[in-house]
Amino acid sequence: MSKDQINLPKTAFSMKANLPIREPKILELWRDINLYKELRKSGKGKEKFILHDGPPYANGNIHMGTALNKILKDIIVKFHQMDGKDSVYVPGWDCHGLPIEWKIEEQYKKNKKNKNDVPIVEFRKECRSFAEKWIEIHKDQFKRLGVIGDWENYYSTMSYNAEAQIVRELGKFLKEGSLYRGFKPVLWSTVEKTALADAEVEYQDHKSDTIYASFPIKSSNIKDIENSSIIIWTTTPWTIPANKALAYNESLEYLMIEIKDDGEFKDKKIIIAKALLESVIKDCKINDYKELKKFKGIEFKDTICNHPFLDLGYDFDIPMLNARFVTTEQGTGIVHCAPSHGPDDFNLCLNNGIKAIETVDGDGKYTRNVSLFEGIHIFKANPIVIEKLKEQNKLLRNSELIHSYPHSWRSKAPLVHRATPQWFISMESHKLRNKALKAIDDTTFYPSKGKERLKAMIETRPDWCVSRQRVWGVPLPIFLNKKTKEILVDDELIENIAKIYEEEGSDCWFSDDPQKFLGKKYKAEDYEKMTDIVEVWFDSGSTHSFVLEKRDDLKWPASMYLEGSDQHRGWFHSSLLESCGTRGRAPFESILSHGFVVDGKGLKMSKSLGNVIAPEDILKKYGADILRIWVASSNYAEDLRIDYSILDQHSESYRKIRNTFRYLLGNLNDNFENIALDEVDINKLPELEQFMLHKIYTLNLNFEKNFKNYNFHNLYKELLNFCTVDLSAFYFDIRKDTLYCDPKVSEKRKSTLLLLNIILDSLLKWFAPILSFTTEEIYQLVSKSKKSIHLEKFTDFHKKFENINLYEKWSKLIQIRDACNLSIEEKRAKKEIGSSLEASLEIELNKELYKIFKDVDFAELCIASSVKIKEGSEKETKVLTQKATGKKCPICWKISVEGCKRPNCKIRK
RNA sequence: GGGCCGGUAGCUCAGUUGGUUAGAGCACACCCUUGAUAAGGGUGGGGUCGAAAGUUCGAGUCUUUCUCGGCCCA
Repeated sequence: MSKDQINLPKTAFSMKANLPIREPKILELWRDINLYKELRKSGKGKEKFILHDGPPYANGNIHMGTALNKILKDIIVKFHQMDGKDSVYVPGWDCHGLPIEWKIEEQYKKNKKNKNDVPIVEFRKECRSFAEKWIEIHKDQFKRLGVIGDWENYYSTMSYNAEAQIVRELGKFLKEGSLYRGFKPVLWSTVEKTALADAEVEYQDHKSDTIYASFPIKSSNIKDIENSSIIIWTTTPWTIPANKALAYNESLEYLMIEIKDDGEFKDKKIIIAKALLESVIKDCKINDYKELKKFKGIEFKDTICNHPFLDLGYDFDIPMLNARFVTTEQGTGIVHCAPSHGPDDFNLCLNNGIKAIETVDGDGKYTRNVSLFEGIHIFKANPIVIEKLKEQNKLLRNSELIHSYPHSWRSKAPLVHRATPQWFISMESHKLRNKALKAIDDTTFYPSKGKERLKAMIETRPDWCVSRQRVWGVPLPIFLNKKTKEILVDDELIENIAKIYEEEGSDCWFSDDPQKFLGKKYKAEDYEKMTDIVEVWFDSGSTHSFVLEKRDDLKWPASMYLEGSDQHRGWFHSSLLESCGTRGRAPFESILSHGFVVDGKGLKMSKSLGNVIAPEDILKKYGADILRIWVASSNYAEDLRIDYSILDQHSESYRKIRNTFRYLLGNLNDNFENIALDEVDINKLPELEQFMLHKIYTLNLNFEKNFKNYNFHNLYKELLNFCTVDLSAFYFDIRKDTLYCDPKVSEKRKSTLLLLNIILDSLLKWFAPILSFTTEEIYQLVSKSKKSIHLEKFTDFHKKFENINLYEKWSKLIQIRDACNLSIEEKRAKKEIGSSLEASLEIELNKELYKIFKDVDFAELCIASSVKIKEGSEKETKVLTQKATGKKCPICWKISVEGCKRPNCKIRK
């Protein structure tokens, strides 16, 4: 018996994928045919879908999180393109900022170079070329993942156009008046007269003066405490003159006690946290006291105190504010707050509408904002403060403490928190908060929980500090009038600066004559030029203005922003605020946020745990399509787990999919024919084919639904199940007989081939956004004219393929088939038969089923040699399996007594 | 430490408004096949739903506490 008498599958599509080798060749193909340009050509004039790329920071190799993000973006972009839109993806990079400055400084240190000896402009040039280098590296890494985008015309926050537009955006806030000059504490060295970054701070032991000071209560909802005093403890008595508030913790318990010891505090009532009573009475040497009242911190709400220096002119209210940072580790459980001299204090006060002011100048001397103390150096102020507290009977106790304290790494001098001039965008002055909250409501979130997360942040965030005392960034385009200290607000000035930046970039701000920017209208000698730069979140928050609005191929607002969930506080947040401030609405219609990549146990990846997997390793071992399957099959609403065993599982699924394609290609002998679906006469097809078309139709409905909701893990699962359950174990298995043994002219065989063509076409398109490389590999094998699978559109399945009655009938048939398999398996276990073709079945159906199914070819369905259907009365279905007797047809392998009657088989007997 | 989110078979995921013995695919085991062959088919064993308590006639599904993990903040 020669095998050439049957139609065995034949294909050039290999079973082994060899993705790490094959994929780079497909990348070359896409480059050669200029796929991105072709996509734009094919999408010309169509409705646009714009996924605006959140710019990764141009520094360091990509990690799994970046890979996940880019692949997810690419999958979505491709889906929309195949859905008939012009889906444009322009990748971008975030380039300014501290991390790159540090890298360059690090290089300086290695080469024993001093940053201060290098002109700013030269330093910035090095930062720029550092970022440029990483953009190129990232580009290659992203392309390797299969991401299609406008790699030639990417955007960056350091391009001259971007720098110019960032200036224009700031100009809008300036003009509106919501950008204001405020004060914010930073770590400051009074010796070097400069702010220090965290990395420049050293902690050493330091001897500090400590005080327990009292703040008399002015008014409270707790009437019993109105003639008592709050006690605070601090290691920086010099900040008392800058006090603006007191902080308590609403979850703590507090005590009012009466001191009975002789002295200034005799018979005075004081309030401290209950948990700190012992340490306070010990520290303050209180021997005799009486507990008068115990109450919860929450009752402090709306309590107002007086400043200890009330009688010296400090006649303003000191509100008590709830703060979580108040603990019972030390002190009294109530913390004195000087918003100009501590980050906690600053934030708490800002959130409660108390702004920090300049209380101490660069030399460390009190400014005129601090009465009684103006001109005094803060490091000499402690004894004076202590003296005055004593005078006012507000000092319970003073002492000294040696503790760890920040010092300058260079001068070794102790540092202080000092409120320095900073630039803020007000959340309230022009209703930015309200606009942003409204914009959130108008945005669709995937998953929906993102909405509440962003909303909660916007609701509680303080004013936006947009200035940084650094050099690698866009300079704040601000001139201050030397006399009036007023900000120079002038559209022409802003536009002039922007124009200059467009030509030569923003380096010139630091090197060129200020007159260049001021033009003819103003005199440079009248104005002070700011040297601060804009914080990088404003840069990236403005990308919509210099990318979406400026490019003809894009649109504003974007259809979607897609980033990791940490970007609710990052890019989603800053983009929302920037755009609401300048344009009154969000720059996006929807936000998709994904979780973080964690290891197989759900722990975050870290070097110390040794559970880090680099995208590069996966590409080398498995290939990008496996990684893309991992992305598509994971639920991005939660954290995404990955390890080698998970990837192994996915490569198994990949093999199943690949072999599904291989079966299709083999039986089509790599001759794919594009079927005109509207010309298919469904009624002429066998029921099995009709049933499969119904399946395809409903699968496609689900596909669309899942895709529109960005439910890729469900979508992928349904596709995989279709390959496994409906095709491999059912349709393909049954139709092997027809495909192999029927003559080529057979109508049934032709119908099967018709289906195979439709299935191949559908699967290729369904899988293309996910398995971008493999579908292309197949497409290149079978398509004659077209250039790339990614230029194809999804097939529109007509409703005529739907056939619910048939579906119900066949669902029942499959149940009967399952019963047959069960019966066959029994005989197989007893070693009576092997292959199902060795079985001869007798199916007993109840009256009702018999009526419907008496003419069904169950032998074909069950891949058995013969089936007899009988009408029974008891159970719905009863199956009896016997070993088939007779001769085995050498062609179709069916066993029968009378010999094979199929024409094909007879001919070749 | 605080806020938010999550913990369903070894893995990836379903589980609708609380209601019959908790599902799918993969993996695994056994068997069959050798005409999808480093493939294919069949059958089967695995979870009591992170833990505890509560509400209810009834909870994976509601409430509380705890625990583990993630993100953000401090």
